[in-house]
Amino acid sequence: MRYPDEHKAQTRQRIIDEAARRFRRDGVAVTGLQPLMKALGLTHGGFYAHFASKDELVELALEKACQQLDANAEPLFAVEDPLPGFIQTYLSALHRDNPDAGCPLPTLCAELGQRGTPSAQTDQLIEQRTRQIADALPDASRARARLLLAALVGGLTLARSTRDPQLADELLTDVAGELLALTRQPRPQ
Amino acid sequence: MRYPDEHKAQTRQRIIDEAARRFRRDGVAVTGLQPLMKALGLTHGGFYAHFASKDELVELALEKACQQLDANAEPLFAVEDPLPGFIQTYLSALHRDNPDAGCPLPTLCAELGQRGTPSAQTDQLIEQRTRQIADALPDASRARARLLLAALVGGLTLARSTRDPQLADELLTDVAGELLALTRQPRPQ
DNA sequence: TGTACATCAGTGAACGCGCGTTCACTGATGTAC
DNA sequence: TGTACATCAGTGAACGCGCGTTCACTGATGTAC
Repeated sequence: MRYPDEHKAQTRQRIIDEAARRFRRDGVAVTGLQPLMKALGLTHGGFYAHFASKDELVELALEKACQQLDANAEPLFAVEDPLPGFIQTYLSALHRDNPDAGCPLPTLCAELGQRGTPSAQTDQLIEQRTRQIADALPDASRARARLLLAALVGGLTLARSTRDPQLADELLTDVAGELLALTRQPRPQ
Repeated sequence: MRYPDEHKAQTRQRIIDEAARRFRRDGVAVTGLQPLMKALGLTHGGFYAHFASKDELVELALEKACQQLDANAEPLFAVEDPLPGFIQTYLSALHRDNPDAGCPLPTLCAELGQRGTPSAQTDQLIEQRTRQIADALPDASRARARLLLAALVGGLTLARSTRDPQLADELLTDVAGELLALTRQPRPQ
């Protein structure tokens, strides 16, 4: 069946988008290509007309997830004193409960680190996030920005992994509260 | 072949120990029972004479990993002002490069959170770690302890996931440095 | 003391399953005549 | 304008593989006689 000109490109994008969601929600290793294609109303055979391998899709999906974050981050960082809002959004119940639409670091860092060859996207994302946070800090300290990033990623990961809902909530509010207090307070030498 | 009385119990322990290492190094889903048993000089068929399922082994291996940490943590926390040492050990290159012998939180939290049924061990470990850290804080603040734990787990995870060795080192030293400064400084209200 | 037997930790072939990947094929549509 | 053909996104069966799990079997040793 012959399709309109952009049809194939659109299908490709649909696959990348769905993969970006599933990889973050379930993990890369656990996500099968067969169920993924089926969820889009396609058969798995067509996959290799779009991508050379699952690994290529991983790279593209990760890239896509990072771009979405940029798009969301831009308006956030346009506000004056944007850091409190960023911290509270990052450590919100909404973000915790929707990993498929959120930051790839808490969901995929550990798994990509365990694989033999981690993605170059991870490095970029860490650097980019660090810069964003540092820019929003009064003294633009990279070290302080890295502490914030580590606490955000770790806090969200811990909150997602617990089976006790109350503990999950407390983890988010405690870490967010401490980080907010930290940004209000001048950094010691 | 008939074996000495404790033989089976010893084999069981060997399986649990090896699993505790591999789960942390490679992840639970990626770790196969066949290679695991082979690495111990056994055949995979015998596995079910020791455990009801892979899931049971996961639970036992996680428990074992936590006990090892307790054993290591005890002397550490006996020192006066133990927190700096703990932070530096946790965020050391040694810990980063040996996930199989380290804290299960950075390696397994994300994966166990993604599975349908996370382990009860995770909750226990988070609580226990929080208490340990809080006890070492001047004001015994649980919120502050949770911030520290989140930053430790997040920092180690990020450092392990990057492919740039320099970035990995900087992440560890920056986060450790900031946390040490934080513990030296009185907590603001 | 010597022999027959019971025990049971470990063996290894086999099960169905889903994985990533390959490939000959389909069939609706745009194009050429 | 009507027909034959080329295109090519998507189809679906098949590949070898490793997974978790099952099970009839082995065979060295402790025990009973």
